[in-house]
Amino acid sequence: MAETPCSLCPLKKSPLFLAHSPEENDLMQSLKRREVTLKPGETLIREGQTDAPLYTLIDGWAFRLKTLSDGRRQILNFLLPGDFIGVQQKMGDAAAHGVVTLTDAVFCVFQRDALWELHRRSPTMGFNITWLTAHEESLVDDTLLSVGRRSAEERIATLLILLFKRAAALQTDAGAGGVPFPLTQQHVADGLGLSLVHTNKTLRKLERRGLHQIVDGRLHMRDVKALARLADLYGDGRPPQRPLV
Amino acid sequence: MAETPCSLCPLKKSPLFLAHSPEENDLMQSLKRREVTLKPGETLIREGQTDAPLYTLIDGWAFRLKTLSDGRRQILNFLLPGDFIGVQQKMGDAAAHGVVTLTDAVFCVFQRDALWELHRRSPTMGFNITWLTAHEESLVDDTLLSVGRRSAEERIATLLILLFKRAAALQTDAGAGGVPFPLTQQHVADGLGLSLVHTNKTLRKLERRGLHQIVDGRLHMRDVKALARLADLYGDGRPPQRPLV
DNA sequence: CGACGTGTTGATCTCTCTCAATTAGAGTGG
DNA sequence: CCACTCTAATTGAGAGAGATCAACACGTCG
Repeated sequence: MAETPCSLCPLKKSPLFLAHSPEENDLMQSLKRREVTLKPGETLIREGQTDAPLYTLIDGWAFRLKTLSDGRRQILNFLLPGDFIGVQQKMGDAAAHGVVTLTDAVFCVFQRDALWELHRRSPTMGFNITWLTAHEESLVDDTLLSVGRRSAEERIATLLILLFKRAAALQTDAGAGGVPFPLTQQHVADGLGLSLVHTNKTLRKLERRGLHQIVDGRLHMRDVKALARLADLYGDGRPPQRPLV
Repeated sequence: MAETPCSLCPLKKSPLFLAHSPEENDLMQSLKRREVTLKPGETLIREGQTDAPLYTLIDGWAFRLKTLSDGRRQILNFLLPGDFIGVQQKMGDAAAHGVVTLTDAVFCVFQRDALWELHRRSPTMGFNITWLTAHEESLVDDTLLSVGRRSAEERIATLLILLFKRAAALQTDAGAGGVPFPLTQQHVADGLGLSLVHTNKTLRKLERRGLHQIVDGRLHMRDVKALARLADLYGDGRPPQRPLV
């Protein structure tokens, strides 16, 4: 399988991708070791695995998860193209979470000390990584708020809106009707701390009410207003104004 | 109020503190703007606030939180001395979470572009910040697993163990009997996605069983084994070995 | 001394879980 | 082409963990 040079990285097609200087491309290229391609449901990183390298998700969807010893599991967040993987672990220690694919997926594998080299040789990219890491944390924050304090209906509405936004932002072919939605109901359940059955019932309820629709692995938003009302997201960063009592 | 120069930063007394070169001290010093001292329960950052600077928590405890418009709130994680605050927001955008103190607390305030300057002028410190950020995310990951998949008893056991470890690691005066525990039951509830009443009942149940004790704002672990069994934490990074059924 | 914050406990109520069964589609092999 | 198997989605029924409602105790404070 032919590997893509960083200068032709498919991520560049993404509207979210930041332009890089030729030097930055060379740097990335020099740290890149190879690519891995996985099929849906395959494990990229096993929980507790040591010495996992640094990855970038180039194409496809995946998720991070943690499990308890009796099998209960929680999906921490979903990974879309452009996301970094493995910034968490200091080299040498065990992965605190697993990473599993949702779709066919291609990962770019970097050498173990890439994180340090990146900082050392390009403060700009080092800074970007810090920011990306912080941003991923804020995704987990959102989910924690959902799981801790929102009802099942509200959680689902929130998940649909946030995933839709992320997926739509990556769309190159706009207007295709909805966005890809490769999650099974089990994934939704594991991502929201709900049981499979209750997830199904809630999803159907919202669908029957005409709020959304999931067909052929694509998510269509039918009534964003209503979903947003349920989710109680303040429109992109506007401060919550509420009577504090 | 006299401000402490970075070279005499009280954090240096902490066993967790990394030694810094004189140049790094100078760098921090040059980016530092001032200190803020807050009383318990005061707000350092309001949700939605714009232009919050970068802080370091020097002394005392605090927490990050998010709220819904009807007042439901979720504590995202607890902040102890040495933690960074505000890495999340790009300069100019709104804080996605608030920060409130639990005790008297002293924060070090840095200029707005400190994060970038730090990366630019010291890759080592830049690298450390990414790592700290990633580490904070892993704390949120732990909580998300708890809130999503653990029972009330298990959640509380997990919280007690993790907070005990963090607090103990900061202790300079060992053997003082327990560690400081400035949370009210309401904080525990908000941190674990439980109601106040149920938190109280569960806390009492564990206490009556002799697993722990909270007296005078200090937490004493009476039966760590039993708590760890409830929490189902694998001993510091050992991979979970289980029949996958 | 009354107001308030925190902790405690008992009595309901309900949202969500668990158990069970069924349907539909995709893939396999005979 | 048709049984057979698997996975994902669906629906109903009963059970339970945790929420909500209500009181009360205790200490601090203006």
